[in-house]
Amino acid sequence: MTNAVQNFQVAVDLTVMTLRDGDFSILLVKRDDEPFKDAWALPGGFVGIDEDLLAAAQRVLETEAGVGRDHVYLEQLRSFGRAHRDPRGRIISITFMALGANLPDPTSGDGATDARFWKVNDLDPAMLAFDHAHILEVAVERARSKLEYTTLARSFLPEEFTISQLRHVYESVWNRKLDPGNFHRKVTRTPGFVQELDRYAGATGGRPARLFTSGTGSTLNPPLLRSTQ
Amino acid sequence: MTNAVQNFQVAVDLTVMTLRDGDFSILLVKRDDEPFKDAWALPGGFVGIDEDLLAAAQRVLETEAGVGRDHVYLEQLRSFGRAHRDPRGRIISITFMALGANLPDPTSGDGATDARFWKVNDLDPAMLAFDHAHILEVAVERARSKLEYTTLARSFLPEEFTISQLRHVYESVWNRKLDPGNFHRKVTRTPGFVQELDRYAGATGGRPARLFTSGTGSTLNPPLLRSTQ
DNA sequence: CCAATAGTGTCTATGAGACATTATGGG
DNA sequence: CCCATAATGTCTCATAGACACTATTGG
Repeated sequence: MTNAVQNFQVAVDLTVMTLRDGDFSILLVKRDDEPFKDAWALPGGFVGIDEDLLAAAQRVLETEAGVGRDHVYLEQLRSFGRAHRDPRGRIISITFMALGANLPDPTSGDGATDARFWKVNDLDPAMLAFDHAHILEVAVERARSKLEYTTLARSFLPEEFTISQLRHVYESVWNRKLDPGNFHRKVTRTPGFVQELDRYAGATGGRPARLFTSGTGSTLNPPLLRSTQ
Repeated sequence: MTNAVQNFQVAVDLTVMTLRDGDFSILLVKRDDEPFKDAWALPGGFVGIDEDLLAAAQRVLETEAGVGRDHVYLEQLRSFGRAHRDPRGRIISITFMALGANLPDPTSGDGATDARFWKVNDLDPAMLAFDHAHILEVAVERARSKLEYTTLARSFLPEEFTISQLRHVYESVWNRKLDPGNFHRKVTRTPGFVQELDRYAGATGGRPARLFTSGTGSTLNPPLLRSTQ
């Protein structure tokens, strides 16, 4: 293979995930240019020639998604680079997963007439531009998997939260119900997951729930598995 | 961000892993050009403008590593794209992990005077060019982690193997000893992992070991965890 | 009081790990 | 016979899950 200039373009595409009204949701922007005009797409943008990949992802997060980089978890996924995935030319997409608590619908930024969160369960893959349905599938599976082995679920919640809220994160992302009692014991006894506070959440029609904050650990040992059923 | 031509170059870099003399090893090639002349690097090459990323990885696997694509597991890892990771210009590295059984030392291919497998435990990260030490670290952790939740360990072995050989894969990659009896029971009772044959391996100074072949499953349920100790 | 949610206790089944025991080959 | 390795058995402990029970608020 030659070392000649290849004229690749490099883009970052983001799967920005949050819980909206308690439902696992992802941010999509409506394209107002060809190709795929009026289809929905992941927010993305081209990488500057002197810009680190992570910096490009953070920039897109702020400008396209209207999300500040604080309190948002950002992690690189795979790259997608089929030769003809984009009719405009050879564009490599480096994808990232962003997770945040209660992210707002962005005020429609540049390059998109509309932008809003979609519930993952309501999404029709056919409405997505390019190979973004495939990217979305990879991202959702990564998120679901990481809840098993890491403390990542906390990224979906504010600084202080109740065990019920944490359980709702798992239930929404995994799309299954969990036993409240067993979940409470599991979470509070896994070292480094959550840290007990001396405050309580406002009443919700039952016994007030104690507030917790993040523990210091980043991995769950032992893990909290989906599949054991 | 502008849509102008960016003059990125896109490369694939491979972490080719195998067991050599029973030790977890990785293929490195000695560079005979600047930059990093005479340093060791991951085998890699530039992606053709009309070439899929996976096809580029397979091509590098054959030409640089001398490994046919049959019976080699190939999976994409992350991309590495710090702005100044390569002094020659803006080069994005899309990395892949390749696993195979008893891979041979390649006859030194194009662009490298020397190429050989190094035992992972013997490697000094400082001897690696570019950010390849970082890539290696990510790849090794991915391999170690995937042994926990998938049947990937079989990729390190030939078509037919004994349970002891499979255990040696885990012991080498994880760099720890496992109890032979417990491992045997765990592996043979996990559905889809291995399939019993009616043949036996040659004598090794003890009771002959039954031969097994791959089962049909790709994930381990329940997993075989490192950390439980 | 009841309803609702938070949190704990109890029982069972399962699996990991330590370790003993049996099986089967070669000096 | 002894030794080495293969394969199975046994025991203990930890955990998941089902489910009952207690705790604490509001109506």
